Amino acid sequence: MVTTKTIPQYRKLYEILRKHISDGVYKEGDLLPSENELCHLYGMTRPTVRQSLSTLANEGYIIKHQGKGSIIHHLPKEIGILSVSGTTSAVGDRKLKTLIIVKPVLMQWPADFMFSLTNLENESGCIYMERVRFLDDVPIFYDISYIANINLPRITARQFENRSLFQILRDNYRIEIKGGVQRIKAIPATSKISRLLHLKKEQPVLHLERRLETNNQGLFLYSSIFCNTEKYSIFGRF
Amino acid sequence: MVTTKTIPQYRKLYEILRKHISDGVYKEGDLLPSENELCHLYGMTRPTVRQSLSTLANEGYIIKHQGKGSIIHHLPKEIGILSVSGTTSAVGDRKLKTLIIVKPVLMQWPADFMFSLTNLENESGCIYMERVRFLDDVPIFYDISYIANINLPRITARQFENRSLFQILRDNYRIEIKGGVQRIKAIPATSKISRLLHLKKEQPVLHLERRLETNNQGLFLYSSIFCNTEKYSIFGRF
DNA sequence: TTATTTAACTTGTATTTACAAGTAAAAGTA
DNA sequence: TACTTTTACTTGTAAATACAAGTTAAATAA
Repeated sequence: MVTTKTIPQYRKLYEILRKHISDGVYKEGDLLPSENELCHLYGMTRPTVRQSLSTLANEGYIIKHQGKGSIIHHLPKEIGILSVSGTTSAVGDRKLKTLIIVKPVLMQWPADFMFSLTNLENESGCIYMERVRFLDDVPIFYDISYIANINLPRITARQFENRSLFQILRDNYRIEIKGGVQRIKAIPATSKISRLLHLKKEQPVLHLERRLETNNQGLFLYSSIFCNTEKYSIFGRF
Repeated sequence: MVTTKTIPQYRKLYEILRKHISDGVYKEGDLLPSENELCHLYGMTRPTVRQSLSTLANEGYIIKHQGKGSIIHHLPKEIGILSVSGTTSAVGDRKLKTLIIVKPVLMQWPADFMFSLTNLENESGCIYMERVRFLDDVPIFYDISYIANINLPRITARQFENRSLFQILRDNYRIEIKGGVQRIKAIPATSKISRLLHLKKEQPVLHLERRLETNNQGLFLYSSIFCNTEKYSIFGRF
């Protein structure tokens, strides 16, 4: 059966406005049309419009001011210390390149995986990939990603170069990141890491282990990220 | 003039329920009374009750399930990678001790401060303190905190041992953390850090620089935190 | 007994209405 | 001109109402 659940009105308006903000139709500092104007524009009542705006405000896209209006904020939505939109938006406008070390491949989960897995995840196997990300031609991130192979047809065939994993999941599978957990450590670089990130051995690197929750119940993304923080800091809002 | 702004009903209910959750009146996994029950209990209508629950859900205190109810989540509310309630709740039930290295003292801001300051902050000076936190008698965190000296009477006289800075600000000054920004790095331990955290020199430590926003407009907390992540990871929800 | 249906819950979505409170600019007044 | 007041916006709070949709357990039928 196709899941053609009717999308609620407030959700539709939310999507429209968020897209407009992301696309730059409204720019940072601009005032959104007033609630009453939005009511007329989209044929909804104010509580419905307010529900859309409330979601946008919670996610940091707008800031509401009583008596004034809703002001566009548009920080690329960040979760924890890296952006939801992927590393890309965490580092701003700097020139970012991605090098695939291991192309997406379907395999068994590692025996000593960093997070505990459900039965469904274990049975499904995982899609594995390794990437190195460059900022201004300097290797900064070494990402190892694991995704449970649940309802992701043809994902290993997709083009991952210079495109955010999150973006692919969102555009092709309607999967969105809702939150997650992470563990952070400072560790000495192993020989593999120092080779990939052009570091001296034993030099401190940041190590993140993350489990990201999606809007698909039971589907999680896992990643192990090593960062060279010598020149750059990891920056994030929370 | 005293600001005796009337507190909205939905806010009152939110405060009540949050306190109940924090105090353990409702335990993790419990069902909150249904929306209709809350209406009767507190003499409000459902939209008002729903506004309270919506806030609680946004902050992660409860998870709502259509047809089922609202389930208590109660993760000690974490912001970024450390808990809002202070380091204490980030590390769970482990035995935590705090050693004051430099007692709270009013001074000028450092010349090369890690964040840019407003004029008001610069003129007010800052309250400075240094602490080392122990887990199971092992020194793990070395915290350097800065607070702008704005409307914080007698704060340097307060007892900070084994009590969260956040808790003191909340209980005594009604200041709550709303969010913030942080920069994270992995750095080699300096001699001071290695001495305080009982590490070898050059050993990797986690360095966090954070600017926390409060409900008092214009008042921010700043901290520079060094973590020994050899035995422990910094864990957080987001 | 077992499986299905029904009923009684739960939260989700949406409308309508009303007034409070903050903001900013226009209008009026010294 | 400079200041104050008014007015017309804005968002905030709140009630009353209705039905949709998901969940669970009791009632019913095989």
